[in-house]
Amino acid sequence: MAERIYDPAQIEKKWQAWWDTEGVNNVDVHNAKNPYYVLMMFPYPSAEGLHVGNVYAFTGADIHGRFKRLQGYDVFEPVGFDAFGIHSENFAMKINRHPAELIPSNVANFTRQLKMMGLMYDWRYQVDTTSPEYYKWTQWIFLQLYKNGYAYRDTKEVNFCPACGTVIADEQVNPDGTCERHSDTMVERRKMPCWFFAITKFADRLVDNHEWLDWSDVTKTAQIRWVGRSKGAEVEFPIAGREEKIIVFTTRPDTLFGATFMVLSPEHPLVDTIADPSLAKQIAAYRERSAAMTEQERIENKEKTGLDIGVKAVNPVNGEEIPVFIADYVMMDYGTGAIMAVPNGDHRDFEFARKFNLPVQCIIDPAMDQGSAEDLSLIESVENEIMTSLRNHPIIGGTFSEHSPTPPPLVKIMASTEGKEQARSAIHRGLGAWSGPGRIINSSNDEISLDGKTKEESIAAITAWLESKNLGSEKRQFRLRDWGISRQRYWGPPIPIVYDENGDPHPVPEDQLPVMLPEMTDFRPKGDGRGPLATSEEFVNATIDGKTYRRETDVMDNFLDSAWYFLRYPSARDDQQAYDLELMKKWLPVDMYIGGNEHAVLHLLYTRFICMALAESGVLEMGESSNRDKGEPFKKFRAHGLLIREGSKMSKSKGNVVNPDEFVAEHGADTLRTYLMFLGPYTQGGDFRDKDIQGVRRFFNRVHAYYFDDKKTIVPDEDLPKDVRVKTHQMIRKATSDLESLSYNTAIAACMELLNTLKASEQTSDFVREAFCLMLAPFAPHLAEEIWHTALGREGSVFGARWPEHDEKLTILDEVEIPVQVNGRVRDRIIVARDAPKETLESTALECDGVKRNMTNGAQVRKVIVVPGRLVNVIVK
RNA sequence: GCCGGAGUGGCGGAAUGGCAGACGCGGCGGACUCAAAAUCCGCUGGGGGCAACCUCGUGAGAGUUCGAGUCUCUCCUCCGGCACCA
Repeated sequence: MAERIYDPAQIEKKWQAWWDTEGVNNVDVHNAKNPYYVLMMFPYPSAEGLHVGNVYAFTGADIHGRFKRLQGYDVFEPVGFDAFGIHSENFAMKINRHPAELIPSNVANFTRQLKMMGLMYDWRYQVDTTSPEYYKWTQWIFLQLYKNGYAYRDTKEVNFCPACGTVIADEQVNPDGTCERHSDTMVERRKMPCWFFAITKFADRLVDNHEWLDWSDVTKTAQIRWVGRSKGAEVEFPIAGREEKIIVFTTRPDTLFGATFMVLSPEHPLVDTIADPSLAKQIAAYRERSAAMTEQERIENKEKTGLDIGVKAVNPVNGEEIPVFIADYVMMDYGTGAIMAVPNGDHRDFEFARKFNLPVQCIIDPAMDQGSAEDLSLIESVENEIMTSLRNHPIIGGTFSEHSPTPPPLVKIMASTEGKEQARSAIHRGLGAWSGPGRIINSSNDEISLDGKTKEESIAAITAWLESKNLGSEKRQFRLRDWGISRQRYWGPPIPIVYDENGDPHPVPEDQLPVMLPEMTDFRPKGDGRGPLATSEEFVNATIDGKTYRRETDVMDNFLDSAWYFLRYPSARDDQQAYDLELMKKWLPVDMYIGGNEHAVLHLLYTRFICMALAESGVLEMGESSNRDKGEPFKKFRAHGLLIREGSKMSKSKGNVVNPDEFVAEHGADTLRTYLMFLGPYTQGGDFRDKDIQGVRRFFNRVHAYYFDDKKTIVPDEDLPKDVRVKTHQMIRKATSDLESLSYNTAIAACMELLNTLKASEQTSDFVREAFCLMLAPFAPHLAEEIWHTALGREGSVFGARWPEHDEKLTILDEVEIPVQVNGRVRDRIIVARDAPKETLESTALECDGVKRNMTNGAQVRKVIVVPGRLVNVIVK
């Protein structure tokens, strides 16, 4: 009979339509009693359509949302489209179309596919970042930041691609310094005026809050490292015979007495002022040479280079005059662009000192036992000498093992007491460097002595002394730089700023937003460093309150669009404000955010910053659960894994992407959803193997047959065979905790296991039939809805029902099988009462065949280890 | 180089320190069928044995433990991120 065969196409169409007309997915954002906000990173609607990677991400979030809904929460699960940005613009240029013209059909296609997947979206709150109704408020957010001092204009170095003819973002530069779109073109650095957001003002909070945020560890560490906070001191070095001072940042002020020279970054502005004028030519040549090198080349070329610029600086702690160099191993964009070089305490300074024959002043007695090989560097001849003397050492001389190749000499040296002692002596003689723990020596002047103090004690002491002498101060340094948001491009929200005749910026009044992106047929970058908007006189000339201005012609970074979209969702149709504060207090912070870890340091960091800045500005307030930091938008974040197919990451260039349409057409959305979740742990990703989807399809065929074909006797739950009841409650317990921790693969396995048990029994019960349907519902919402109505005869959606609860008492059988080990090896199994006492377990075990068999030759029982309900281990001798 | 994550059958993957390989794919055998597909049932880590059973086995090597895939140390390999960050 046709209706007895699982027909996903028919079922899914039917229930999607029903959900729509009944408004099953709708949430009353104003009156929800038990709000729970599930957010997933919204997609960029590409022309290719939904990628199965998107489906993977969204399904995982949707399952969480559906599960929470079944647990009684009012789940808000919105969706939107992130269609501004260089991606869309480049694609439009490639096919010679206008981006605005492409978006609607792409969005329509995405919408069709998202609906096809049966995601629990409330489509009434959909947003599109390219609509003026949305970007009006993106501009409003810019203005709030501007008014409160978090947005400023500055002229800094930016990336310029000659082939693109435009400035590009940091993230569009390949690691080797070429352009993302032109892998044969090197990106240039140019100085241009740009708008920046002061994200560095929040650097401490961005790091510190990770102590309590419930986020994936990988994401946390990526952010913490990106912000890159280090604590140390700024120290001033006077220049002999001049007014200027060189300011350095160091994490090791305790080694100040060992500073024997200084190094400035080649681009350091002080160089032109203080360098010996007769060296101008050499300096220019050195700069040119290092500027021509890419980051990659600099790192690969380990050999240190540099140039003495013919002045002396004065070490403030001992008055010694030390030479000043420029060298490309010092970066202009970190710290102050200048360092004090302590060759005894830093391997880079050590290498430089060896190359240029500079003195190495010993200032540390290394604690070799507390350090590791990474802390040590030695000149090669000393290294060889030590290795030679250790050749016959039992550890060093012998092979480590046939599986581990020879470790590098420093590791070997650090592996023996003799080696460490010799290395220590070499460091004392200035033939090596040590950056590990130890005690400071040779470090005193008339006023202060660090001798004998540890690194930590010395840092505190010297910093206090420098402060008292006005020579320096404690300082935290960050790797993080302010966020440059100007794009000399077309496809983004215009920056709402105008300039008067003096070139001074003024904000566009809020009531005149949005600054509309003009329709332009030619929106290609011109390559003159100005944005395409600059060519539209109509756009550029603005009159505000009777005065004429010239508009800013750059647009904003696409990452700003996505830094606040979740604030907009609950107020998506509100044309009076960016977001309703009452709704913010109700729904934020987001309860669960799910997305790809590739956004750990971009989107997720920018977003946290935007919320903090808005909260500081007094225009954003979140609910009570944000008490610890009123600017933190995401209580919980989980990064999903990546899909692998045919041995590599799914990507267009590899040609191994999967179009969900085909799989849905063949097996249905429920099967694809469940299969994707069954591949492996959700947070780790999985291997998409086309054939394996059959397994889930068969499972659903069996589920369908269980409800619609199998004529089982329905009995009161108490009358079910005990093993069926126990399995049911065990699997409810397992599925519940697995869903909570996003371990979807094992939750699905639990459902399969349960079905195998249920099918084997002639009897079933209403409780079992209902519980199993509910357990499937987050994964296979259409099938569950079909079973709920048609097989179980219920009215109203299955998603209005409650998740089943297990009874702990019913998760254990009356009798359990327990392994019996002899000397740790399983030799037999005994069946005992569930709550049998230790004594019974022990005596039963000692009687069993497996134990007797293994106790021949007069062996004696020495000890019996009994773990009730688990095992018995008999130790014999 | 540094920081994460991972290494388990033919494959994807399971295992609060307590029976390694749940669940699924694939494979083998069988039922149904004229036949195939679908479906259903059984078996399926290696080696030995007619069998009961024995033995080896979670990247390598050591250690802790009555007991280690799991904890500790020393390595190896793969993946991801950062990288002369002072």
